[in-house]
Amino acid sequence: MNALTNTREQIIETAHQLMLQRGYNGFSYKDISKPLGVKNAAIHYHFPCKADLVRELIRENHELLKQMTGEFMAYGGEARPQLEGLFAFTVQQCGCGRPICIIGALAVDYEDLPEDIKAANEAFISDSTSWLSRVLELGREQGELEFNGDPEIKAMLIMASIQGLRQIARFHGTGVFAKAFDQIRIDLGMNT
Amino acid sequence: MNALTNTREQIIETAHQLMLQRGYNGFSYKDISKPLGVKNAAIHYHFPCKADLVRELIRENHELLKQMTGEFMAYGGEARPQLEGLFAFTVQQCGCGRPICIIGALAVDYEDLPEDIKAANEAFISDSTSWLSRVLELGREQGELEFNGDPEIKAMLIMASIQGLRQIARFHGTGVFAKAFDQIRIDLGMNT
DNA sequence: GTCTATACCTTGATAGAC
DNA sequence: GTCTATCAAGGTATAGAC
Repeated sequence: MNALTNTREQIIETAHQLMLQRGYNGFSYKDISKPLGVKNAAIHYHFPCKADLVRELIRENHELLKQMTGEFMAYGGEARPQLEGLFAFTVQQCGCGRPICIIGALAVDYEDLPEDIKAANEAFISDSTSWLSRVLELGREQGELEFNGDPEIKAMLIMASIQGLRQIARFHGTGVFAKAFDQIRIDLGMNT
Repeated sequence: MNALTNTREQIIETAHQLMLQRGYNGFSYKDISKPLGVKNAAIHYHFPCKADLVRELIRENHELLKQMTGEFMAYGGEARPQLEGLFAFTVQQCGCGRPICIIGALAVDYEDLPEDIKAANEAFISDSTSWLSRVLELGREQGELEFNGDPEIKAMLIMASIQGLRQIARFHGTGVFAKAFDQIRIDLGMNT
């Protein structure tokens, strides 16, 4: 990795952070360039317009998800460690300056988004829900988890609750995570 | 209600709509004044700065909640109709141009908010969660609902999931509500 | 209470030198 | 690849006439 690619990486990293802290409309090119010690125009060289930059963020976020969920087999096909991984991931993200999730961030700025970014986020939601759905289904089959209803819907509901939790945590503190995750464990019969 | 108060009401109504569609940073005074057929300065007369306006929105939203939850006794102390009311309220809000809830909208713009607005939103979260907590607790006592764990935490989790759902609905359509609410009913043993 | 006019700032984006 | 310089557009907010 040479100096050139390094700047590009740094731009993405900084923008990612800003995006999950302030939303699409809440940060500017200056917010990125200043901490990096470069000028406005340098960002435009790498990403001509803001949508190009955000497109890249979603792609990176999606990669992170694939990488995370791809480790499924490493747990020997068990469902519970996968769920614990999701909980840990959430806390870790909030702890490293990414308080809200990208779905929530983009939902607020929905009307300003180009169509392809909407589509990319839609795919991100579908993929993460599908993954959790498979975990839930397998867990129920294997007797690790207990719940009624369609795994797909249950998965969406859990994903939605975690997304909402991250936003509530901003106002009520990150202490809500431990309590809420305990409740999810109870709801899924994981405390037995 | 004379013409003067009417303009003020209209400003609040329009801003409320815009706020729940585009977030704190996503709308301007011009977005409010144009559809109302007045000028920029007219808004500033009623609300000197943007924070004053948003303060009023939260107050109004909070009133709406109190009014809604205050009808508890009208249902004869039954829990299930209260929950159905919450579901119906969510769908109704999304149907009348308020896709995201105010908690989610403000969570994204958190860093731009004055302290008193943060506090007001915090109180709004607490009040709505407390109300749902009482409904859940009573419902369990009366045998209407079935769930394990602390009603307060369970309430927060349900509130979080509805908040997240409204954001997911923006990308995946409002069809998610019916499915998700059915799942909540299943989780609470309301389908028996 | 609403208007016109305007001050002042930040934004995303571009052109051209180095 | 990064810089300086600059742009047009749009933002919040204020002053003063009506």
